[in-house]
Amino acid sequence: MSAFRSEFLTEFAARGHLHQCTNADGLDALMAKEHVPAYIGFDCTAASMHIGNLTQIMRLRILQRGGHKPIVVVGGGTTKIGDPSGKDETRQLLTDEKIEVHKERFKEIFRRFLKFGDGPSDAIMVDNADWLDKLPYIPFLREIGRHFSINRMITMDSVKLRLDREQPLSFLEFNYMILQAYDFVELFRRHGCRLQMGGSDQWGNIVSGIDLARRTDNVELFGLTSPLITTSSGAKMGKSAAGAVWLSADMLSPYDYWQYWRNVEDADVGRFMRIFTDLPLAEIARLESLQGSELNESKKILANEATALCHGSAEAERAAEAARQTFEGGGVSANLPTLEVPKAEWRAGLGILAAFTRAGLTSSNGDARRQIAGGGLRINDEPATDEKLVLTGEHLRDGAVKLSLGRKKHVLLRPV
RNA sequence: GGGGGAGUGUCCCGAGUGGCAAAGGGGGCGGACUGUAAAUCCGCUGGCUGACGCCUUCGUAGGUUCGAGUCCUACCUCCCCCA
Repeated sequence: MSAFRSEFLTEFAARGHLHQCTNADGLDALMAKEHVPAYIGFDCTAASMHIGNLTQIMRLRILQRGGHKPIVVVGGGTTKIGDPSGKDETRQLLTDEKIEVHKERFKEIFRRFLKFGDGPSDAIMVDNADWLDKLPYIPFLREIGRHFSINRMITMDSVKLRLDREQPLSFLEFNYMILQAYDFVELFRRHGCRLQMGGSDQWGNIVSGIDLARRTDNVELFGLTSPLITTSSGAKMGKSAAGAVWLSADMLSPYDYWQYWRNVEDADVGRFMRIFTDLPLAEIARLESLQGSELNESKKILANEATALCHGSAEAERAAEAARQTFEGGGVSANLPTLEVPKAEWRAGLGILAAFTRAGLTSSNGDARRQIAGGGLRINDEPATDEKLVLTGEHLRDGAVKLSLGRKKHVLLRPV
């Protein structure tokens, strides 16, 4: 299992993406001899993708580097159903309008990470709404539904989990597996897609597609899953102070994105570099072997690389510079996230409670009060002690006030 | 269709049966210690207020009561058993 012949599987495994494969030897042989179209599906459940989805995108990048064709499937159709895999509860149903908006935002993100076009290893993007939305019910049941055994379906983890926990599973959700299976077959027919990848929670759905294809089209398709990425301390990845680690700059600034990577645990540096950057494996091995505080340099490289991939090298550079000035220079960087307040409002007198809350550092005036009591707020690096303080011109440094929550979170408040 | 059970601080789990802004966890945030790490210890974790205090919260809507998460009625959602 360890020695693969195909460039793709070799790198895929070396970077820690390999969890299960339906037929590793068969897939390896196939990928060593031809360009294989392969897909990953993404449901449009949120207004942006986060680094959990990024793991999937990185897998498509490896695929593309290996000379194969990535097929990005946006789930315009399946999002209307809601995948029960790995979830305790039914997700709230999204409106069609929202799904459309999310879809467009997803497309924009994919274009940053993958090269699209008509070439043999250029990525393509398709929407499963194109074939799912207009499926006629009875013919679909007769052609596809008859291949699915309820007996088998209720043993699948995605279904079993719900049943075992006595959580509701609607018929709508129950159908998700069937539709995803059908997607795979449809992608094979339309684009010659032979491989579906996904997280380990997708195993059942993927295998269902492979079974279906064997029955309907008498063809062997392949499935490849990846481990769920967690931090060393066991937490699911992707949570930051502000919530999920989003890939869209309007939901998480490049500065904060950079900071997320800069702050990973020591034990995660190498593993994350392999997954979330394109750095050569030998280089990563060297960087993760650094001891003690020297590892901080590796974390900066991780942050630079990951941010450059997502937001471009210019933004990564700005974020790195802002961090350097803020944490190492003891100064104020103009590149910190900035909140502009109208001059009129500024002159009317802005209390610090309101200022911190406006800046998003505290959630309410009460929260700001509690943080002051706990010594967590600073103004221009001076601890804030008086909650009645009103900001004035004398607080301005180069036209802005630096507000800080804790050691790490800073916002510049700038009257304009 | 019949019977039984459940919905609690909108991050999660979960105690609570007439006096509750509501126990306890987890998570999160802050402080100390560090290396913007981990581990550990401490504090905070409904809104407004300088403060006394006021307001809003226990599935929804009514009712009983000086007073209801707690009792009553109807409704909604879900689970289990029977059909």
